[in-house]
Amino acid sequence: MRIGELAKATGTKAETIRYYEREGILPAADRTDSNYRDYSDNHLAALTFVRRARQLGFSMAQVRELLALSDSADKPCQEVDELVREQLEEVEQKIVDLSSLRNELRLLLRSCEANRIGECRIVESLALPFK
Amino acid sequence: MRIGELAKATGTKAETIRYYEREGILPAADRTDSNYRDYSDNHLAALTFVRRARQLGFSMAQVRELLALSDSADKPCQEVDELVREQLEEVEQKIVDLSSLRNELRLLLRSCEANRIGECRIVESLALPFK
DNA sequence: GCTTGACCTTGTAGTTGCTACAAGGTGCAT
DNA sequence: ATGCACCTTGTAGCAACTACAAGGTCAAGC
Ligand SMILES: [Zn+2]
Ligand SMILES: [Zn+2]
Ligand SMILES: [Zn+2]
Ligand SMILES: [Zn+2]
Repeated sequence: MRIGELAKATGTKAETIRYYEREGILPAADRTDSNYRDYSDNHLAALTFVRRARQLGFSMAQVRELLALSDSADKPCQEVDELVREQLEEVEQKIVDLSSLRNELRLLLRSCEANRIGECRIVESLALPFK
Repeated sequence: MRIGELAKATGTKAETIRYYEREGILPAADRTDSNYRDYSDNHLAALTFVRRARQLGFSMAQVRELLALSDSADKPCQEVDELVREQLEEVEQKIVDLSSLRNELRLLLRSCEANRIGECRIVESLALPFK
């Protein structure tokens, strides 16, 4: 299968797939006589794995680790678990941070009682030091 | 005041302040005889505004708009309100996205019932197409 | 047979918002 | 006079792509 098909099958842009190959995230594909990349089902599975991990918020570095781990069938699960747990912790922290941001923005929105910027509380409170 | 003082006063790195000047986010400072930047209280207020907006999650482009608006005291508040509302909407959307991510990661974590990667459900479900 | 168009190739540069040097100049205390 | 903290400019790096540019390949249609 050519790069365009693989791209469609996985919802990835062809340029991203080439980027993954350059970065060593995906193994290089075979080449046809005309030098087109020729992908196998293994590539499809690998790219699916990568994309799913990325969509779950794992960094490229974490994806590399996950890929390496998924290749060592006899290792205990612990390291995989730990990676997932860390990612979960990061996501939870981001939610906390964004929630307090949301609260601040809501307060800000409610604070405007004027009609012109000269007296706008929003603009005023932006000019105040944070916290 | 020199760049280092302004940096300390606003919790910004000096390099970031110079970056803002290059980007036109902050007006250029006066220069001393020895070519050091020399900041006024107006600069302090402007940088405070910028940093606060950035901490609230506004993009540089939005900060530019906010700065421009805050200079036109006679305009109605509407455009400021709209910018804040849009930022709020974006933050809320991010929270929604991260929450479903969090749920997926929790499911993933609970799914592991094996001890070796060869049978690990986590690794299996990463290899499955998303959704 | 020749053109059109979709696809593919490599290589390079842009995105966002900084951050980190490198190489040198300035200011003040000891 | 020497050390050290601070300042200057300019350039390159980060993450994870994305967007060209300039050209090669292949099947279809006339
Ligand atoms: Zn941990
Ligand atoms: Zn207002
Ligand atoms: Zn809106
Ligand atoms: Zn497991």
